[in-house]
Amino acid sequence: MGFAPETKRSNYCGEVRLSDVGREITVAGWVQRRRDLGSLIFIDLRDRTGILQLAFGEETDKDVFETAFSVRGEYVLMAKGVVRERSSKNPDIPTGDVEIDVTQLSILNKSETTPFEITEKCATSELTRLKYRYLDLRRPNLQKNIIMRHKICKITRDYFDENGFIEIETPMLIKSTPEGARDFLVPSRIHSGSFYALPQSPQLYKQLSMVAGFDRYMQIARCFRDEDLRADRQPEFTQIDFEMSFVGIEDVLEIGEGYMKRVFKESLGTDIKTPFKRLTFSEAMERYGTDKPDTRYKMELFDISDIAGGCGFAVFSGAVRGGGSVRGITAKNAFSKLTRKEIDKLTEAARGIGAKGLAWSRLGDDGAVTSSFAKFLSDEENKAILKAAEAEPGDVVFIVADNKSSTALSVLGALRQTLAKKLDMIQSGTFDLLWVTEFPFFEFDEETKQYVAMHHPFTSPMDECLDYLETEKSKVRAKAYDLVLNGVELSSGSIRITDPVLQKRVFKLLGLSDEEASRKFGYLIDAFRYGAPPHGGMGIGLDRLIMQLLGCESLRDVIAFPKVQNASEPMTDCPSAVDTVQLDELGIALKAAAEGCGGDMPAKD
RNA sequence: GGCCCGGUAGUUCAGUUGGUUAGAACGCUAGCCUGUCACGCUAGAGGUCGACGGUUCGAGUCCGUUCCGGGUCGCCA
Repeated sequence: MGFAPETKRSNYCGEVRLSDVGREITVAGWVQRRRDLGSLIFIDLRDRTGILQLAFGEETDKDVFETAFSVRGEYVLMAKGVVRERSSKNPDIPTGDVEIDVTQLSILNKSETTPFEITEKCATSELTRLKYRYLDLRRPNLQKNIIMRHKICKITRDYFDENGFIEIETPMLIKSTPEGARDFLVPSRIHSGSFYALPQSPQLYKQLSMVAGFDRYMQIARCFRDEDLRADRQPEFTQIDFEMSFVGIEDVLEIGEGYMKRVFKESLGTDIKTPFKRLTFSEAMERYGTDKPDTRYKMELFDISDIAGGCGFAVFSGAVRGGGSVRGITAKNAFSKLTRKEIDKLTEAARGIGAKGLAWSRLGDDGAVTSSFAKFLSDEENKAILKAAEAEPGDVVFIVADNKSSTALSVLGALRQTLAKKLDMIQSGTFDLLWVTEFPFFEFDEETKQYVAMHHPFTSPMDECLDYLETEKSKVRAKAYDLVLNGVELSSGSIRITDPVLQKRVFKLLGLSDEEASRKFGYLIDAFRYGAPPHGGMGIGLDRLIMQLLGCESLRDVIAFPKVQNASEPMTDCPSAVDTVQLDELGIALKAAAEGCGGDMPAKD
């Protein structure tokens, strides 16, 4: 009754159709469900393509029937039989017209009862699912996501190949250069006391590939950053990384747009319009309060500094006098949804991200105004503010004043997103792509009171800014651009510096001494001395792209084996302590050893 | 490191003002059932209420500490 070991599967479960009726087929898969009706048994057999019903009845061989009787959920089966049309069909599944009348059945492996049911909608906590990720991945929706990921990688390679790009693998073990994000370090045994780092991006290697003359490089590159996680941030992630020689910004954006167009078309069948919208960084900040605005909905910020500057309300006028500004946002038709209690919550949230407060005005449908600030202002001033806010009955207006315009803007930017969600303003299933350009070159770091590179130190300043690199740092803009999709930063890129003199000058401005610069990046400056072609490129976050394409809430849904928020992996329980033998070999001694304190370590888990 | 939310059968959850033996659904086990497809019916098993400490005659419930998970701010050149 069992199958000979060399028996081959003839069909995937999910692909059997009415046209196969009468054929003898062999399928293999997992038991989704067994329905025992006494002298009739049905088994739903699942593989990655779908589900096929196996039928067992009175005419079935007695041993086969008994095997079917003993089968349980998630058993691994191989079944052979003749495809027949069902007497009662199931319109809900693609194979619902057919079933196989099983003549041969093998239990290839048994399964214990799984910790959760393997079903499309799964309400089980993510921790449990991740602990048994191999079971979680059996669920059709995760299978779909991972298969989509595969398809997008295929589309990516096809697109870049057709456009003359060459895929080059850059090293995983590289020199640590801890500007920016923290590196994951890898100790070297051969060079005891020395460390490699895992790449945060293939940045310098791809630039060196340009110097090497490859002209167009691409890589689906794994990157690592030892920073705290978010729903859209994992410590290891994948970038579609590319770089081109003899190009300017427009050329890079064109390739990027072509790529996005292709991906949307081939993965979802969606046509997206090119060229994409563009905003400069400062426009984006002024109008949306963020450098990655979600432009699927309007609700732009407004500026009432001119009205508020001279008013009698010290909170407003003080902010303007202090060099900042007074900005606002209007939530249309939000009167009934934004109660005082809701507004208090929003105020708390605004304080949490740096606002000193949140001023508001609620306009009732009858035009009656309740406001947290109106009493401090003259009628004219109040009217002027509502006019600037374009507020009408039923709206709610929010205002933030701060000595720093950037704070007022970013608080309102965050509020804008919160309001859009709360007021259900975002149309799902739409894709809004936009370039944000002309990023500032420098960013002032409040902690160290120093200017640091906003993008990275290899980004070229805009040509017209070269004259005041040293003198007016806050005004220097970079040849840097981001691609934003529905309010998510999808990718980031720039035209690079290729002049060794300018590169040294920039290092100096960023506080790197010549000696330091040459110790860390000497090989790059050296390379530039031997004929570096002008070049630029970008890196597109593959995980985030897939997440957006599939409408997933978390990156974990598009990564086969992701990490949880504390950067560990529940299934393998890594990271974990290692043997002292291993440490000795690496010449590493642990500080304040938890080991050796007498075997009363709390059991993990 | 800060803030917010959560932790009760295998799973998802309910559990009133602190009060007798902690419930439901699904899953699981067994039996019955000839067309099911979330099969149906009957019966059954299954709990360190995250952990520790405190208040109390009495704690799943109140308090403190802590662990774990999620989100977020800082951080992410």
